Order: sequence, then C-alpha cells, then structure tokens
Amino acid sequence: MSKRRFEGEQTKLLITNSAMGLFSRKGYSGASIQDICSAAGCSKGNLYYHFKSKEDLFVYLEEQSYAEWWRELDRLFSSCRTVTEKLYAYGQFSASIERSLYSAEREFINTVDADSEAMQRFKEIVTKNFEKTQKFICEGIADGEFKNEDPSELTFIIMSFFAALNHYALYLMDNEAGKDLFRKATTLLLHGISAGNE
Amino acid sequence: MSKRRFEGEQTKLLITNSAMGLFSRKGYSGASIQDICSAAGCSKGNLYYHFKSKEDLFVYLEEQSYAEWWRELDRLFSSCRTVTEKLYAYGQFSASIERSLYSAEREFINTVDADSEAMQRFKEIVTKNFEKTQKFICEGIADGEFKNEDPSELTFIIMSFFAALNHYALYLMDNEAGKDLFRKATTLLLHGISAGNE
DNA sequence: GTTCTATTTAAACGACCGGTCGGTATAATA
DNA sequence: TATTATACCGACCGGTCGTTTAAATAGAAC
Repeated sequence: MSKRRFEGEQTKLLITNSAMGLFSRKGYSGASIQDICSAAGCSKGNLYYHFKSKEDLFVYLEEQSYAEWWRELDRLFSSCRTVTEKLYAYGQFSASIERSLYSAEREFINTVDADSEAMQRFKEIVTKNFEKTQKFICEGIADGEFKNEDPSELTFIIMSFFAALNHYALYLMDNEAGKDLFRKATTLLLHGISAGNE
Repeated sequence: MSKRRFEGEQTKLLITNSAMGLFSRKGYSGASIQDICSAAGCSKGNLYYHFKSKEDLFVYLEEQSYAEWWRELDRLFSSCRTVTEKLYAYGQFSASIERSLYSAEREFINTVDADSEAMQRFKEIVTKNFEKTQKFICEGIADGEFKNEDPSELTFIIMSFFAALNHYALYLMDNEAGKDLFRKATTLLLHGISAGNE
C-alpha cells in the first residue's frame, strides 16, 4: 500500500465517520453532503471521488456498521455459555455503540427509489442482519432458555427493544449510565416488569 | 362558526393530516412544504396563512397528537381496574396509532435552533408526556403490581419499548397483525422472555 | 527531471428548499 | 350595495441541495 493510497483510505475513513455521526443525528435528508464534508475536512468533489452518490455512501455505512457489529458480537458470543448471557452481551454492546443509523433508515426507505441498486443492497443488508439475530434467538428457544414464542416475532420484539433504548438513551445520558440502563433493561426483558411470579 | 371560517379549519385539518403522514415517513427535513401542500391539495401561500413556519407546523402537530393521545388513553384507563390492565390498554392504543413523529422528533431536536420558541414549546410537550406516563407507571409500583425499580428508568424503558414496536411494526405489517404483536409484546414485557420461573 | 496517475480542490450546474408577497375570490357586515 | 375580513393562489426570492467538471497537486515509475 503506497503512501498516496493510504492517505486516500484515510480520507474515506474520515468521511464515513463524519457521515455516520451526522446521519444518526440529523437523519438522511437532514445531513447534507456539505455538512459531511465540512466535518470530515475535505471537499465535496473529494467525497464524490470516493463515493458515487449520497445513497451509495449511506448503504456503504450500513454495510460497514453491520459488519463491524457482528464481528465484535460474534467475538463476545464465543465466550458465552448460555443464550441468556448472549442476550446480556447483545444489550451491553448495543449500549456501547454510540451512533446508530436507526431513524435515518426509515427515512431512507421512504425517500429513496425502491428499484434503485442502492435500495436493493440496503434491503439485503437489513434482511441478513435480522436473520443473524433470529438465529441466536432460536438457539435460546431450542435449548429451553426462552419461551416458546414465534421466533420471528420474538426477534422483532427484542431487536426493536434494544434499538429504541439506544435511540432514546443516546441524547439523554452518557455512555456509562447508558450501560447500566441496558443491563437493567435486559433483566426486565428476561424476567418481566411484573412483581407477581407469573 | 361561519361557513368561511369552517372551510378554513377544514383546510388546516387537511394540512395537519398530510404533514403528519409525511413527517413520519420522510422525516422532518425529508418532508418538504411543497410535498405537504401537494398532499393536502392547497397552495404554499395557504399553508403559510395557517402556520407561521415549518417548525411551527411541526410543534403544532406534536401538541395535537399528544393531546389526542392522552384524551383517548385517559378514557381507556378509566375502565381499567389494575395498572397491568392499563399497560395492555397502553400497548393496544400504541398499535392503533398508525402515524408517529417518533423519528422526526430526534431530527427536529438536532436540526432546529435550541433557543427558538418552537423548540422551547416542543421540549415542554415531550417532558409533559413523559411525566404523565411516569405517573401511571408509579401507580403500578406503588400498589405492588410492578417491580420496585427506579420509576424514571422504568418509564423510559417502557416508553421506548412501545415506541420502537410502533416504529418497526408500521412498515412491516397491517393494523390487525400489529395489535396482536403488541398484545404479545406487552405480555412479554410483563412476564419476561425467560422460560425459567425467576 | 519528466511523465503518469491517484487524490484533491474550487467553481459551477440546475433543481429544489423554506419563506414572502401582491393580488384575488367570497362570505359576513353595515 | 359598498366595505371589510378571511381564505387562498402562484410567482418569486435568496440560499442550499446533490452532483459534475476541469484543473491543480503530489507521490511513483522511468
């Protein structure tokens, strides 16, 4: 890798980091290319040298963040003995991810042309993520740790539970308080908020 | 109420309905004034006759939807014997609300000037809503129906739980399936997903 | 030292943004 | 019937949007 090429990759990294933060705070349309470039400290033309469009940049971000997400999560999972432990790990990891494209995603879905190549790729990424999550929830059902509910529905509920916590916690508390909240929330998710024993 | 005045109110209603749908689908910046006018079938000038700015329109929407939300919810609550029943009512009602400003809200917070009058009003509305919810959760803790957790945290968790379900369920299933999902989710929230008895 | 090519910049594009304004139509009033 | 207030229209403003382009820069290869 030549020095020139390395600097290029470095710039790309600056752009993706800035874009991630701005998309998550301002939403898909709210975060402008100019915003992102200013934050990354590069020119607009430079951004368009590295990415062919705004849609493309967004999908690239999705791809990268999900990949990183599962790389780290699989590592954490490998040292868990039970699926319940995995759920705690999932929760803790959700809390530690400080930036989420969560609300920008919906905007993206409803704004961008459904037939575009970017949208096709986007949908594949989201579907794949759901399936990976469902797989680990199914383990929990199969070995009797979780209740025998419809796996798809249960996955849906659990995923949205943590996504929402992340969404709200982000702009209300710091990272440490967030982790505590996620731990409590996970316990409640497991055992319920009801005081009675079933 | 004169005929002329009535027609005005009617138009305002058309605008708020269109705006509600577009803000919830496309986000705050994603939904343009022109979009909203086209959907409402009125001119831009007319919209700006009824609302003094886009921010103002958004906050008005928040105000209206929270007011309607609690008007209906208080009615449902009045026929509940336990707070647990109230929680189910809360869930069922969350499922029936087909449009939510949920993700546009965050964008609004991070986009709009923090000192603006619109933002001040917005924050008051959101805070008031949180307090009303917390009050009913506190009832559940006080009478021993819910676990004795920190009320603020518990409220936080429960609110984001239903908000997220609403957010995701919206573009994945129809209204009936949604209600079923919310009922199941409420049961899981109460008793947990764990198969073991504590 | 010259050439080549990957990276970067600044300027420019047309489309669209939120918002304004002069003007019009019509129901209510006097 | 003349006047007024309300409801509404659509052209237009300055500015910003996503995107394109031509030219500048600087490491790599000869």
